[in-house]
Amino acid sequence: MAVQRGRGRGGVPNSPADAVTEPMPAVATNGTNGTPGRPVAGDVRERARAIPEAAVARLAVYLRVLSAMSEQGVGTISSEELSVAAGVNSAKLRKDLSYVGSYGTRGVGYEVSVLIEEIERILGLTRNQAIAVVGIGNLGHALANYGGFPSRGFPVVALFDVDEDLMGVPVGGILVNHIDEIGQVCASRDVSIGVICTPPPAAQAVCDRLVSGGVRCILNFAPVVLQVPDDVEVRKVDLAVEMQILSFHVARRADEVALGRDGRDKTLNGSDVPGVDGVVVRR
Amino acid sequence: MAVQRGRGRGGVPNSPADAVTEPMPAVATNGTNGTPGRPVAGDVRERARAIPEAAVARLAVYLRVLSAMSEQGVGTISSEELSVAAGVNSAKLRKDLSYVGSYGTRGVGYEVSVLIEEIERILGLTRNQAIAVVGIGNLGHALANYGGFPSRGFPVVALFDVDEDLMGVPVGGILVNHIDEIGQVCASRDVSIGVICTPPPAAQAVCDRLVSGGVRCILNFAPVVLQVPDDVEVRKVDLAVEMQILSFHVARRADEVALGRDGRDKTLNGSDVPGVDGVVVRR
DNA sequence: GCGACTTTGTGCATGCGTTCACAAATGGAT
DNA sequence: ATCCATTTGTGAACGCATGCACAAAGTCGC
Repeated sequence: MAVQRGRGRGGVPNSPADAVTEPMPAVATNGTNGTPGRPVAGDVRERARAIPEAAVARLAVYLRVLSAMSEQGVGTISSEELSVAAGVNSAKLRKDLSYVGSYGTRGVGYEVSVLIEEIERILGLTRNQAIAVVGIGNLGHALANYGGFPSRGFPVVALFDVDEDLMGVPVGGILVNHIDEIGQVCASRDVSIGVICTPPPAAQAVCDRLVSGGVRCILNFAPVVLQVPDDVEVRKVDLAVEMQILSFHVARRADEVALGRDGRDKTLNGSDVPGVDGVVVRR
Repeated sequence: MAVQRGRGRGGVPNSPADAVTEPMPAVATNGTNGTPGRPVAGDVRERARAIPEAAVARLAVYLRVLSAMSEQGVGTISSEELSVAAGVNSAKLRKDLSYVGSYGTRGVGYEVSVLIEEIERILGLTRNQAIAVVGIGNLGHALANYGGFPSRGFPVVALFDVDEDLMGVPVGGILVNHIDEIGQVCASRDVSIGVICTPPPAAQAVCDRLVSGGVRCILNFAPVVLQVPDDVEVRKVDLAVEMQILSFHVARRADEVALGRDGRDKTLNGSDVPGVDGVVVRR
């Protein structure tokens, strides 16, 4: 399969799993997105998931805001200020921070530097997480050159593709290797996160190679539901899904207006021949 | 993926995904509000949010799977089969489909073509949603050329950037316009979804222009919390956040191993001097 | 040192989403 | 025509996340 840009249409679209939320995604959600794209997991082990996934995602946002604050010379910040900057409820923010620990001073607020340090510790950002990008098409190129990764502790250390013309070509400073070398290269370069940007048909195979190379965390941009061992974490970003969610809101809004601003009325099931479009609004 | 507002997927982040989360305002929560939550305070409308955001995200996934099935000539499918293909619980899948309506046949399953039609109707995919991409950098280029959009009813009809060298240059078949023209061009080309791929500092200004151009739905790739009117829907995809969430899992896993596979013990608050790293695992 | 003020941290209630479990509905076989 | 096997659709239980409201804790000024 040609792992390369373009991505033939008419292909076989597949399925991801929610983000959100979880997304996520973007996720699943989306969840939504975020999108904890992974089937149950129902073992006995009962992971006492210390920090809610949703909180973890927000912590990352707080961290960015805090970094910006820090650069501006802000030394202390209250939950109220930080929550506004991050676009969340202040109570939620405090609760999120409480998962990290009690590092605030009542009557004063939080010391920015301390908070940054602690959140980074929780998120495992104290040490660099090497990442590998597979599928050097449009998106892969963009990610390989994306400055946001290395500057935040995620150095791109490996690139892979099937296109022979790309072998040995430097992209964003890294030479492209063949996907057959994924396992070996990832293991030797200690890759902890793999990013899949291949066409859908190639995604699962690539995923398997990454896993065999010791990669336990995967960020998947291919619209496919990946099958992985229980100990591998997959997050999915599905652009088409994101667009469709927005599309849903456009449609919903249109209906609202059409129905006169208060779509109430249960047409549940009774209707066929929707004529134009009658999105059933449940009550 | 991190999604903000809309979704779910993750409150601020996303989850996408993920983690699907609740819609949150970018509106500053000031103390004077007696408005509970944020759902539409002022008016009476009280939108009985027909379909949970998380379900919407999954419907998009089902749609993709169904399309694939259809192309393979599958005419009928049971909730069990579909749920496996989509990577979700079958009960959840049935409930999701029930939001759309009752189009299944007990003892048999669902007719693929009917399901596709109905889901497309709900998601507002019966008519094309024109999209505009702002910020033609690496990511913008990738999106402009991304085949997954037009083929799914999301034609890219406008591109914008500030770089003079890009003006009039065709990218993916569309000529690039200057961001000052956003309002006018979006209005005339009837853009319903705007995609922001600009550097963080430019995001808010671009967002404002899109809104003034009549765009009510925005997909934001810039790591910034956008401020928008209540009637504008924003979804956020934050790659750095996605990476950090994965990083968190890497770290958690490492701790687990270090603690002997079942980190239980609430050191909540009592600890300082974490020595190395002691992610508190709550119970 | 004391009192007033500010802000954190969290118990609790609420609401949403997930999952279970089963009655209802349908096709096919006898 | 009736029974059996199958699968949908959904009421209800459960669990997690959100948001509120307040006591605890600490600062500042006098």
